[in-house]
Amino acid sequence: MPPKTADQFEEMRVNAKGRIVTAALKLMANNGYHATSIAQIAREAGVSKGLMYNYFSTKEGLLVAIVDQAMATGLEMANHMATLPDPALKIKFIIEFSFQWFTHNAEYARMLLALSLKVGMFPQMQAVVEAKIQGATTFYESLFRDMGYDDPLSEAFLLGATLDGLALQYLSVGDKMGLDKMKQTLIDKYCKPL
Amino acid sequence: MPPKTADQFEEMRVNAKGRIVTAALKLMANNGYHATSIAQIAREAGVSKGLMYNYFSTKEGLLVAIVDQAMATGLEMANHMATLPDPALKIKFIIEFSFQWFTHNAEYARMLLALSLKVGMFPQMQAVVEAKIQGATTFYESLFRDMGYDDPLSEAFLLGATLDGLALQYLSVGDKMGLDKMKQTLIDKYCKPL
Amino acid sequence: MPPKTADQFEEMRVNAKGRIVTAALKLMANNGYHATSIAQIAREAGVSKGLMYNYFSTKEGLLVAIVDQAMATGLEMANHMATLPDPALKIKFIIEFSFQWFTHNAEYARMLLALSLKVGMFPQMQAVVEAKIQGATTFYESLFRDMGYDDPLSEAFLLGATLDGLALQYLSVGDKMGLDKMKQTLIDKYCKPL
Amino acid sequence: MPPKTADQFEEMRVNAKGRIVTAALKLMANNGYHATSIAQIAREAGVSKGLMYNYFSTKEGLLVAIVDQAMATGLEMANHMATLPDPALKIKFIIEFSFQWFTHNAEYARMLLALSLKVGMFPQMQAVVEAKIQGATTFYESLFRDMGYDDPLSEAFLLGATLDGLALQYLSVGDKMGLDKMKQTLIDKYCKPL
DNA sequence: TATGAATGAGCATTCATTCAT
DNA sequence: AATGAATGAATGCTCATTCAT
Repeated sequence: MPPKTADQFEEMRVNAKGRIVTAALKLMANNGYHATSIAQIAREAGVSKGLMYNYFSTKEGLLVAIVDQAMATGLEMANHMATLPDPALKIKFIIEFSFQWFTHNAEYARMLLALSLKVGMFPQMQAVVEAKIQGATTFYESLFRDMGYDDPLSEAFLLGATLDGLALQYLSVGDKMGLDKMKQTLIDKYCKPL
Repeated sequence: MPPKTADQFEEMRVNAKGRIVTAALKLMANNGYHATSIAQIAREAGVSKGLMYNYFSTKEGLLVAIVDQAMATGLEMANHMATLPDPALKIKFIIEFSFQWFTHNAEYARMLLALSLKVGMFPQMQAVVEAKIQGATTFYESLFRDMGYDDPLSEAFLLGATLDGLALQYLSVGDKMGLDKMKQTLIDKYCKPL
Repeated sequence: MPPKTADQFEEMRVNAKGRIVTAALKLMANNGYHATSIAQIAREAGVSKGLMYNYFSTKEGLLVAIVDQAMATGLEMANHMATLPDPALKIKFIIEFSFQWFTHNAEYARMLLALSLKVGMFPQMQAVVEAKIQGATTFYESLFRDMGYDDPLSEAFLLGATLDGLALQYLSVGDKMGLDKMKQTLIDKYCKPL
Repeated sequence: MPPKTADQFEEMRVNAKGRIVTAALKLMANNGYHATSIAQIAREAGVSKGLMYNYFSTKEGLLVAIVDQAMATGLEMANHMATLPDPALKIKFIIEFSFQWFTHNAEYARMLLALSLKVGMFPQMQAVVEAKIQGATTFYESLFRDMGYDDPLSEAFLLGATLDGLALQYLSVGDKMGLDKMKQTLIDKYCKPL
C-alpha cells in the first residue's frame, strides 16, 4: 500500500462532506429542517452519524452549509440572465424564474422562507443572507433605472417583496390565486415601456 | 349546593386560561411553535402541565386559541375601515395599518408568518385561515373594482402578497429598505386615481 | 339469600355509592380495568371525581367492590340450579350457563380472568375468591358423587378448569373451536349415566 | 475499515439486547405488560431508555421478542415428543410437560396467560399466536385420531383448554387441587386404550 | 477518518389523587 | 356530602450528540 497523499485524503474529506450536504439538502428540502433527523441524513449520505460531527459541529452548522449551497441557484439564474439583451426581458426572466422556482421547489422554498424568519438566531447566516439581498437589490435597481423608473430602488424592494409574498401565499394556501394569471399581471406591470 | 360556587369556578377557569394563553403567545411569538414546549408554557404561566389539558386538549388546540385571538386584530381594522368614505382611503388605511401592525407587533407577526408556512400541519387551522384570507381578498377586490381597476382580483392578491412580503423582509433583515418611503410608494401606486 | 327488594335497587340508584359501583362495573366490563379512568366513571355515575374518594380510597378499592358485585351472578346461577331435579341436569345447567355467561359477558369475563392472575396483588380479594372457588368445588364434588364418579373431587376440579380454559381460549382467539359443538361434547361427557 | 470491528459491534448488540429481553421478561412476568414501564426495564437492564429503541421499535415489539422466545419452549417439547413411539405416550408427555412447565415457570406462564386475554390489543402478535395454536391443535387432533377417538378435534380443543384452565387455577390460587393427583387423573382419562 | 452503540434530556400527553371551599 | 380545578409523577417515545475503538 502506497501512502496516501494529502490530496487523496483531502478528496475523501470533500467527498464525504459533499455527500452529507447533498443528502441534507435533499431531505430538508422535501421534509423541512425539523422533520429531518441526523440519522436520516447519515443514511441517505451513506455515512455514519459520528462522521457528520467531524464536519459539522451541530445540526445547525449543516443548515448553514445548505443555505450556502442554495445560493448556487441564485447564481444560475444570474448567469442565464446575463445573456438576455435588455432590462425588460431580464425582469421578465426574474419573475418567471421565481415562479418556476418556488412552485417546483416548494419544500425547499418553505424551508428558506421559514429560516429567514429565524435569521436572528443564526448570526453566521445573517450576514450571508443580507449580502445576498443587498446584491440582488442593487442589481434589480440598476434594471429599473435602465428602464427609466422614477424611484428604481423602491421598485426593486417592492418587486422582491412581492415575489416573496407570492411564494409565501402559494406555500401556505396553494394556488388559490391563479398563479399563471398573477405572473402575467406582474410581467405586464413591470415589463411594459413606461 | 356546590361547595365552591359556580362563579368561583368560572373565575378560576378564566384566570388560568388567560394566563396560559398569554404565556403561550409570548413564548411562541418569540421562539416559534415547535421550539416552545408545553413545559415552558406551563412554567411561564405559573401552572402545572396537567392543567393545560383541562383547557386545551392538545398543543395544537392552544395554538388555535391564540390564532383566534389574533383574528380579533383583523376585526379591529375592518371596523375602523368601515367608517372611511371612499375606496382609495380604505386602501390607504389598509396599507398604513399593515405597516403599523407588523412593525409594532413584530414577534406576533413573526409567529403568524412562520405558522402560515406550516399551515398544512395543522388541519384544524387550515380551514379557518383560508376562510379569513378568502374574506379579506373578496373585500379588497371590491375596493379595487370600485376604483375602476381592470383586474381587481389580481390586484387584491398582489397587494396582499406585497404586504406579506414586506413584513417578511422587515422581520428577517429589519428596515433596510426605508419602510416609510416604501409605504409612501405603495400608497402612491394604489391610491391615486387611475 | 333473599332476592334483592325493590327498595334495595331504588336505594342503589339514588345512592351515590351505588351509582358509582354500577357505572364502574359497566365501564370496566366493557373496556377493562386499565382502560377505564376515574373521570369516565364519575361522568357515567353523574358524580364528581372528588366524591368517589369519599367512598373508595383508591381505584383498586372500587375494583374490590365490583368483584363483590360480580359474585351476585354466581348466586343467580346457584338459585336457578337448586330448582333442577337431578345432578346430571344440574351439571348440564352449569355447563350451559358458563358458556352462555362468558360469551355474553365477554369483557367482564376477561376482566375477572385477568384479575384472577393478579390475585396475589389484592390480598383483600384473595380470600373472597378462594372461598368462592372452594364453595363451588365442594358443590360440584357433591354432584359428581351423586352421579357415582370414582373420584368426584378431581372431576370437580377438572370440570372447573376446563370451563375456565374454554373461556380463556374463547376470549383470546374467539370461537375457532366451534363452541356449540364443544358444549355438546362436554355435556355428553359429563351428563351421561356412567 | 471500521474502527470497532464488526465482531465487536455484534457482541455489543447481542449483549445489550439479551440484557433488555431478560429484564423485560422478568418484570413483565411479575407485574404484567401494562404495569411494566420502559423506564423500569431499562433500569433493570442497566441500559438507557433510548437504547431500547435501537433494538425494539416499540414496547410491543419488545413483547413480541419475548413471546417469540417463549415459543422456543414449545419447540423443545415438540422435538422430544417426536422420539416417543406411540400416541398415548405422546399425550402423556404433553400432559406431564405442561404441568412441569407451568409449575416451574410460573411467572412466565402468568404473563403469557394474561397476555392471551389481551391479544386483541397486539395485532402483531395475534397472527403469530393463532398460527401456533392452530398448529398445535392439528397435531393433537392427529394423536387423538390415531387413538381412535370419535371426535378427535373436539378432544384436542378440550385437552388444551383443560391444561390452560389448570394452569390458570394453579397460578391464581396455588395447588389447592392436588396437582399430582390431577395429573394422574388426566393421564388415566386420556391415555388408556378406549 | 470512520463507526454505530449508547446516552439523557426532552417531548406531548394521561390520570389517580388532593384540597379549598 | 359534594365540587371540579389543580397537581405532579409517570408514560412511551425521539433524537442530537458523545465516545471508545
